[in-house]
Amino acid sequence: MAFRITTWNINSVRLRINLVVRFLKEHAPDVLCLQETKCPNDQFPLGEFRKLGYGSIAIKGQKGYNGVAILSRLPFASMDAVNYCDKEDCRHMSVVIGQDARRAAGLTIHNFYVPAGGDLPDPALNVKFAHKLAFLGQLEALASAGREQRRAEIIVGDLNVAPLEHDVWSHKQLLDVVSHTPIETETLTRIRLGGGWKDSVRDLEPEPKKVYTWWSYRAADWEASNRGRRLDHVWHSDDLSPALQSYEILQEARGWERPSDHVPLTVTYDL
DNA sequence: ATGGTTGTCATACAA
Repeated sequence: MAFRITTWNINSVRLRINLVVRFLKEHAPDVLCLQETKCPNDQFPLGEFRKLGYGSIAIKGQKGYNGVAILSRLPFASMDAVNYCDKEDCRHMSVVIGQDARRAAGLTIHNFYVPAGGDLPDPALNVKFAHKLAFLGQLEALASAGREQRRAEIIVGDLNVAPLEHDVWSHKQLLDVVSHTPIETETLTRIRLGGGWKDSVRDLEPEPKKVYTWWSYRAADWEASNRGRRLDHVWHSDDLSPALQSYEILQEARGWERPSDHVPLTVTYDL
C-alpha cells in the first residue's frame, strides 16, 4: 500500500498554519515532518492537526528559533529526540510507527533541521559554520555506527546542504556559498553513504535534471530568476529501495500568500 | 563587490 511522507521547512508553524492546513487537505500525506516551527511545545497548534486526522504528534520546539515536529495519521510506537553539539536547540526528532498501523508498521522516521551555517564558509572565522560542520560530524558518527542494524528507516529534513552539481542553479557560482561548498557537499554524501541510505529523490530523478526545494526571499522574482537549491531531502535505508515509488515537489507552494521559502517535498513508498 | 527579504522578539539576530 502507498505510504506518503512529506518534509517541509515551514518557517513558523503558527504564522503559516493556514498554509499547512491547505496542504494537508489537498495532499493528505500519512506523515508530515516540519522544521523551523519556531514554536514552544505548549503553543503548538495541536487542534488544527487533530481535526484533519493527524492524531499522532511528536514536537520539539523552543521560543523563536528552530523546532521540529512529526505529525502522523498512523500511530507511534515510540518517539525520541537527540541533542546535537550539546545544545538544546530542537533540531531532531524521531518516531517509530506502531505495529498496529495498517501501513508502514515498524518504520523508523528521523526528522532533522541542520544548522544553516551563516554566511562565511570558514569555521575559524564563523562560529555558525563551525557549528554546522560539528553537527554534521556528529551525524556522520551516528550514521556509520548504526549502519549494520539499519532497516526500514527514512531520514527527512532541511539538511541545509545542496550536495550535487544540479542541486543548485549555478554550481560554479555557489562553490563558495554556504550550503554548496565542497566541505559540506562531500560531508553530506559521506554521511549518506556511511549510513547506508539512498537519496530517494535522486534515485527517481537523476542528474543532470535540476531539482530545487528552496528559493530565497531576497530575489525580486523567485520564479523568474529560478535561483533555487535542493536543501530538503528524503533518504531511505537500502532495504526499502524496492518500495520506492515516486516523489513530488510542490513548487506552487512557493507562490502561495506569505509563503515559506521552502516548499513541501513528498515521497511515496509501497509499504 | 554589494544588497537583496523574512520571522521573532525587541529594535538585533538568524536564516
